[in-house]
Amino acid sequence: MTDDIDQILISALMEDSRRSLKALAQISGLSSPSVAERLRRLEERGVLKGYTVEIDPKCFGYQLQAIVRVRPLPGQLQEVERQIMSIPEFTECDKVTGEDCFIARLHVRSMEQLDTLLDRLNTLAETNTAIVKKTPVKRRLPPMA
Amino acid sequence: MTDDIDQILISALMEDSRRSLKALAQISGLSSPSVAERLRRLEERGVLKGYTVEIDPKCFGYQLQAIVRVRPLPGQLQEVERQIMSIPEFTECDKVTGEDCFIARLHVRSMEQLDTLLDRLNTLAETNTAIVKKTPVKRRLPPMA
DNA sequence: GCAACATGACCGACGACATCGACCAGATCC
DNA sequence: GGATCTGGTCGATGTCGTCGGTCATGTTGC
Repeated sequence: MTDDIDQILISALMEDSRRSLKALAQISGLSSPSVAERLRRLEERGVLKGYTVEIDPKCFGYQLQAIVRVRPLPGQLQEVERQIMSIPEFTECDKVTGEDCFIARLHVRSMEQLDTLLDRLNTLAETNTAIVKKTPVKRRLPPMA
Repeated sequence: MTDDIDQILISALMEDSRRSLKALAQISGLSSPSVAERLRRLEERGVLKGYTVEIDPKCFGYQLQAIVRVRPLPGQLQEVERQIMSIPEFTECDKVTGEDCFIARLHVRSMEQLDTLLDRLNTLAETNTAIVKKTPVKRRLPPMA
């Protein structure tokens, strides 16, 4: 289904998604029409879900990053989810098993802003916040083999 | 420093980082050499850190996704960090303030694999695992304005 | 107040690239 | 064993990126 060449292409695009078809052709040992066709099929099958950029949030003043565990008060689960989705500083949120219903990532410019945003949630949920000090593993892919 | 046009370019590339310079030129109302120059400067300044792809881990058999909080046993902090970095199924890891030293994301193909991987850590740390049921907020950018 | 410079844009020409159609080789299936 | 499907190459054509030259604008210093 996805063979070695597809994985080479995916890895190459992970490193730099703006590589030309020609460059990808050289890396994979195929011709560029073949590469184009393979990418088309990877997209079609939903393996390749999109091409995007990595941005440094610090450049927009987001000095702080926090991971917030959120435990909604009884009956507030839906509303908490809506709130999190509607606050754009929440840049990631998973609904998980266990006592904490949500685990979310929050980017803020200051402690004051962190406080303000969490206050909005604290009427609906208990929260537990951990400030990110360092990121030992940056987003990467699990092994494809 | 980063003006409206830069933000238009960044947003356009967030949606699809393979857009041609010409397409970006049309979107932003500039000429393509100008766009090329702006991208060059955004990269140079570290705002634009890279161009990458979104892959669906399910397509490689990763049916389960977990968020693991890790509290190293006394004296094992360094070793725990090394372990996490060296296990490729950990696709993200932050070192944070608070009792849990690390919060990591883990992609696995099965419960057995989850168990195996966590056992490796449990000689060095206490862990607390939450299975991801849903992702209400997919990775996005905080407001740039 | 103005000359000199820096910045950031445009245009046009040229070379590189993507795309399309035609064709081919190997596996699969009656 | 021939029809068909799949996934590849090649070469022509048109589109795109890049580079040098130019210009407008805003800033600095005398």
